[in-house]
Amino acid sequence: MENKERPVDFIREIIREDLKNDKYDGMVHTRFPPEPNGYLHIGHAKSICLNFGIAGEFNGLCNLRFDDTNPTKEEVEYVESIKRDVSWLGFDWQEREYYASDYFENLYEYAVELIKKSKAYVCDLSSDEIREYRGTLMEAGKESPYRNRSVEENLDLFERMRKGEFPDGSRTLRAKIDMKSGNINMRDPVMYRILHAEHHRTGNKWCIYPMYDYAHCFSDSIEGITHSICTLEFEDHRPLYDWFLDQLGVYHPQQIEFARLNLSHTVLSKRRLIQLVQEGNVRGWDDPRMPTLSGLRRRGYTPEAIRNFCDRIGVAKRDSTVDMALLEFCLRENLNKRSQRVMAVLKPLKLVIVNYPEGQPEEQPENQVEELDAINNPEDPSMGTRKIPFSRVLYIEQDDFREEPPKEFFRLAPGREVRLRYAYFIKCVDVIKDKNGEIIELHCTYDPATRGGDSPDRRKVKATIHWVSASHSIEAEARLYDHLFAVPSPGEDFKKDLNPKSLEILLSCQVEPYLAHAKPGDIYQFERQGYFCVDPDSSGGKLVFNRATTLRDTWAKIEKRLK
RNA sequence: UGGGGAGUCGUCCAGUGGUAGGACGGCAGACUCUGGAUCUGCUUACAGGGGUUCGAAUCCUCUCUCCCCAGCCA
Repeated sequence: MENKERPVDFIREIIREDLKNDKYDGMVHTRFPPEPNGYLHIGHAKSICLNFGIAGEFNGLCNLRFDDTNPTKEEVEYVESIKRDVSWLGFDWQEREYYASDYFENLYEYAVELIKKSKAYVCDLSSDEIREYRGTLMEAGKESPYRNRSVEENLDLFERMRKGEFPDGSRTLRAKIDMKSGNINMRDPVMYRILHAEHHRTGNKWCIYPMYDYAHCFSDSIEGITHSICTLEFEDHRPLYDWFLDQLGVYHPQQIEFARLNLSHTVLSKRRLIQLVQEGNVRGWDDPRMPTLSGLRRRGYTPEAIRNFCDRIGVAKRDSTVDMALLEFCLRENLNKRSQRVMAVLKPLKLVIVNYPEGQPEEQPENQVEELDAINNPEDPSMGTRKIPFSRVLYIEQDDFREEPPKEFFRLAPGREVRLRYAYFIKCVDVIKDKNGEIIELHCTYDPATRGGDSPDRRKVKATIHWVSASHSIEAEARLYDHLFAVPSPGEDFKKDLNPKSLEILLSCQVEPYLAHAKPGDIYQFERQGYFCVDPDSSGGKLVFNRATTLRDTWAKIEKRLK
C-alpha cells in the first residue's frame, strides 16, 4: 500500500493536530462499531478501511465492537458474517472483539448515577405520548408530567424496571435535558426501554436495553477510544454524545462525522438490501449482484481491489455518489496484474480446419492433436506458460464471426484471415447453415507456417481470436452480471428500477482443459472477455463461473455507436 | 417558519490569499499475438450577488440550492 504524497483527508488532519497538541497522550484508538443486524456492504468497507487504516497509519489500535443493544433485530449469524468479512478485507482486531452488551452492567450503574444527579428520570408516558410531548421540528416540546419525580422514586422505579416488574413499553428512563431545544435529540431522549426479549449474548439476563445514544458514547469512553468516527446523520447527535459524558465527567472521546458512501446503480441501505433478499429479487446476501462484501467476494472482487477503491474515493463531508465504474476499474487494475489467463468460449460456434491432417484413424479416432504454448500472464512472466491442445475441430466465439462485417469489424469473415491465439493464422473458406439459415459451422484453412501465431513473411492480420479444441474442451456454465439497477440512482420506489437483465446465464460454454481442477473462489481472466470467478455452485465436475467484470471493450463501444 | 451540515470538471477527491490539479469516465491517437494491458493528447468545474485586497475557490456579507433530524432503530 504505497502512500505517495496523497492529500490527507480532514479526519487525518484533525488527528495530526491532536497528536501535535498531545491531546490524548499521543494515542490514536478507533473502532468499527457495526450493529449485527445485517451483512456488511461496500459502504461499511469505507468505514472499516478508514478506522483500521487510521489506526495502522498512526501506530494506534482499532477495535471491532458490535453495537448490540437491540435484541429484537440482532443475530449471531450476522456477528459471524461481519467477522468473516472484516478479516477477509484484510484487517485484524486481534483480541479486541467487544460488544456493547458487555457493558450493560456498567451502563446500568452510569444510569443510576445520572438519576442521583437528577439528570435522568423514569417516565410513564406511552410511546405515542412521548411523541406528542416531543413537539415538532418547528414547535418546542413540553415537559413530561413525570419529569420531576424524586431521586428516590426514580431509583426505585428504575431498579424495578430492571427486575422485570413492568411490561414492555410501559416506562422508559429518560435524560433530563431540554424539551425546548431546537435539536430534537436533546428533548429528554430515551435512555432505556423495557424489552422482554432474548438477547443473542446476554440471553434473558436483561429486560431493559440502552438506546444507541446512551450506549455508544459510554462504550467509546470505556474502551478509551480517541476518535469516534461515524457518518453524517449522527452530526446532531454529537451534543448528546458530549452531554452524557460530561454529566459524569468520564473520559471523553471526540466524535467526528464523514459522508457515507453512495454507489451508482445499486442501493446501500440495510433496509433495502434486506428487502431484496427477503423478496427474492436476488438469491441471497451473497448474490454476486449484491454490493455486500459477501456478494462481491463471490462475484470475484478481491480485498485489494476494495481497499484500493476505498482509498481512491477519499473522505469528506459532502453527500456524493461514486460511479460504479471506479469500483470496476479498481478490480480490473488488480486482476490484470495477478490473474491467470485462459481461453474460454462463451457462445460456441463450431469451426473445422479443412486442410488440417486428420491423423491415423486406428490410433486417433478423432483428429491429429498438437500441443501449443500459451502464456499464463503477460503482466507477470514468473507465472510461466502452459500447453493447450489444438486439433481439427474447434469452437470459436459466435461474436467473432460476421458474415457481412461492418468496416470497423476486424474479426473473422468470409475470405478473411485472422489469428487463432497462440496457434495459427486461419482463413474462412465456407459458411455452413442449417435450413433456417442459421450459421452452424465455419470451414477454414490454416497456414502451417504460422504455427505459434507468428507469420514468417511478416504478414499481418487485424485480429486475434480465442478458441478451444472441441474434443478437449470442458463444458461450463457462465453467469454474466450487469448492474443490479438500470438507473444510476434508484428512486424512492427503488424496486421498479431493478435491471431486468442483471443476470444472463450461459449453460454451454466451452473452456480449455487447463480449468479442469479449478476451485471455487479461483479467479481467471477469460482472454478478451473478462474476469471470471469459480462459483461454489460448481460441483460434480460441472464448473460454474461468475463474471466479475468485463475487460474494457473497445469493440463493444463501436458496435453500440453503429446501432 | 426550528436545529445541524454541505455546495470545485459528467463523477469522486485536492487546492486553506498568488497561473484551479489528480483519479475515474468520455473522446482522439500510438503500440500490441487479448479491439486487453501500456503510453500520449484533448475535453469540461470554483452555486449566485455584493464587498475586503495589488490579487479571492480560499476572508466578510447577503441570497439560492441540496442533505439530515420529530424510533421506546442504529
